Amino acid sequence: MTDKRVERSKAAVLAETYRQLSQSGISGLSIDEVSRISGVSKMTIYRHWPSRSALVIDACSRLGIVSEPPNTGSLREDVRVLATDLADQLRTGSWTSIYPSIIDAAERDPDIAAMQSELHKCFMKPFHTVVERAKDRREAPLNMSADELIATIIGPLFFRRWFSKEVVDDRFVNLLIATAFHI
Amino acid sequence: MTDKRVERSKAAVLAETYRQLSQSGISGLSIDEVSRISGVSKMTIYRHWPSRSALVIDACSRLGIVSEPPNTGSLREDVRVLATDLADQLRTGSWTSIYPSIIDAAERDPDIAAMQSELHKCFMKPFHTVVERAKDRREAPLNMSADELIATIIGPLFFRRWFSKEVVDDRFVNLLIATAFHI
DNA sequence: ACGTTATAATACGATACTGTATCGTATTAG
DNA sequence: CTAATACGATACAGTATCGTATTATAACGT
Repeated sequence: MTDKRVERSKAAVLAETYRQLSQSGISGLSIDEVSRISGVSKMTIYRHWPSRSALVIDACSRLGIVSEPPNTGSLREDVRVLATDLADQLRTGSWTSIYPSIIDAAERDPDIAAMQSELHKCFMKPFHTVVERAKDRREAPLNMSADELIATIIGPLFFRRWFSKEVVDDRFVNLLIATAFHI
Repeated sequence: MTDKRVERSKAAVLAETYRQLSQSGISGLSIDEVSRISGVSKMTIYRHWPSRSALVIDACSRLGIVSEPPNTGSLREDVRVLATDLADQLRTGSWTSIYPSIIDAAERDPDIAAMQSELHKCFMKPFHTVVERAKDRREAPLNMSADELIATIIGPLFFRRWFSKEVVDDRFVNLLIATAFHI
């Protein structure tokens, strides 16, 4: 099992696909170029993925790398840690230049929409976890649901990264936390 | 001046371009198909726009239709009206399926990034207007800037329309208003 | 050591697209 | 009425893409 050649080829293809996605977006991805630059034959690519779409979806699915959620004992501090980490990723993470392509394609392609939905669940998981823990601790409940809290924290961060293109710094994160937990 | 043939051609091309953009996104737009369906010759299209990109940018630039900002005498109510209207557009407006394409392309194409920046300013204008008016009225200042207020209100709305795909209803708008103006 | 199998290299067909060129016609302005 | 010009139809060159087919080579498992 697990032929080394297969793993090597798959890894090389996925790495180059990822690089090209972040550089050119989904619509700019070319199998010919992936093949040429990765050194993996096009035939081999089509042996492992049935179509261009399948490769795109496979590569994008791997963006969902989630770290362990914090557990400070306070929901507010947990959320602050998560939001600060997200803000940092929005400034530096290379996936942030791929995600708009996914959002765009999801608007029309059902398969990509399904993948985006999974990815989204992945990203939101830590937030749901810390909210659940707070409930288990019988912490004073917020005046909003977990989904609403997530939208009010993450929404403005995404807004600044992709829409207004303003800076996403810790000061802004703290403002969001203070607002959501209404000082 | 203003040959009727020119105006008719331009209008037909822009209309079909808009339709195709909302159906297939920027990368799915084809000049051949715009020509075929609109009934305007491809040569004529290239007579009026120097390139495909120019047509895309011209068509997208026209998304910025801004209505007159409200003037209720209260910043909070003004913002509520604007946010409610935006929420309605996010549910029904056809431009909402084009905008992700713009955001995506802006990530890599400087010309589209410039257009998106203009479009964004257009969209945000009414919010800035009502904030300015509140300042002029010497209304009790918020504990955040205009840009921060905009991000905390619009961010979550955009988040739900394009990322989490949850419902964007008036109840949610009211929650955002209440949170931003910290009841 | 040897059969099996993944692979690289390459060519290929089908298709689609952009942008240009040509040419005859229809419409407009003056 | 007439000259200018916008137009449609059509063809074309050049490029790019996907996905398949072929063939010889290299690596793998047993």
